[in-house]
Amino acid sequence: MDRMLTIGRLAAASGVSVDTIRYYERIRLLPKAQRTPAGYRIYPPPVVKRLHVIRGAQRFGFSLDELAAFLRVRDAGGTPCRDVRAAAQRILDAVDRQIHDLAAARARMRRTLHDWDAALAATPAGRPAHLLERLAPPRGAKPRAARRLTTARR
Amino acid sequence: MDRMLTIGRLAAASGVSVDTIRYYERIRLLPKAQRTPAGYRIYPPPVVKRLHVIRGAQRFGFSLDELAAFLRVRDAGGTPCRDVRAAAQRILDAVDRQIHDLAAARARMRRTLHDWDAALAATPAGRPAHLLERLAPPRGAKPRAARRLTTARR
DNA sequence: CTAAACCCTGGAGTCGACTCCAGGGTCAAG
DNA sequence: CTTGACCCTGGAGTCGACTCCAGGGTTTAG
Repeated sequence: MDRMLTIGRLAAASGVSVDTIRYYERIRLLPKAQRTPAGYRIYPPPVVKRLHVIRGAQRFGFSLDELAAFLRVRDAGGTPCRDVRAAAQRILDAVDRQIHDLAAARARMRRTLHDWDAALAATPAGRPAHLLERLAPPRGAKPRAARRLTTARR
Repeated sequence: MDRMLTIGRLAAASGVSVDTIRYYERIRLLPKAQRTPAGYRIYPPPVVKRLHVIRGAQRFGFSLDELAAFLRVRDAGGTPCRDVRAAAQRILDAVDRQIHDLAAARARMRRTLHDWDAALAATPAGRPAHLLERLAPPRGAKPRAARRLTTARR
């Protein structure tokens, strides 16, 4: 009658893994699920939407922590919209800074590669070109050119 | 006479913490240090240069793992220059992809904020605006707008 | 009835680059 | 000689978002 979903069906319907759903419950991003007499979690269909909201927010850049906070406020009847808006602005600002830093890093890297290619052309095969020594010294700010920002989904 | 450095002095001279230097030795990024009779590590001054090279390479985007591999080849008399150059190219390509992804994410975010502001303006205070539901659904690729790329040095 | 497919818990492991700790020994200044 | 600053080891903890496991119990299709 009431077509509640088992965790496996919820996972299939939402594209979020079973383990992840249980994890979300542990960190209180999802409220405690109802249980069957046997102890199985069961969910009303609207939870699929909630998971989509979570995925969308995560994609935007919200951490699960802040998201959990917002959703709990909402579950308690609050309207955290203004805080959500402010948090989003902070995320956008951070992204702007990152783009800026990355662009600067990229420019440095291209200069370095140019320099290296000249050094390699002038170095006979089998001779050390000491490329690593030609890197800019670590003075001033350290804008680490972090890799794997876009975390590969395997 | 031989003005070898204790680990503390090396740390001060290089700007790398004592713990980090020991860590670098553990992961074989630095060769095993000489020891005094009491078991203290002592380093010849050129190690300061090596640490600068490491920091520079890290700043460029090399992982400690690949760096350790290159430096060990070099310590063994090899000339990994070509591999270093290839690795650097991969890093540059990754940065290009990141910039591209971030720019796209930023554009989406700005559109979203616009949309939200309209929704907020149309929502009386204390009423839910359901901003999170207005996020783009998680269809297609997932270019996670990761924060804190430029890792804060605290 | 049986086997496969599902579900449960609590806890550990993963990635990278550190950082911090306890519980010791050693060295230099006064 | 004492005090404080230094050094040692091995191991655990940190961050975020999962993922995987063992060792159970339950449900469902045939």
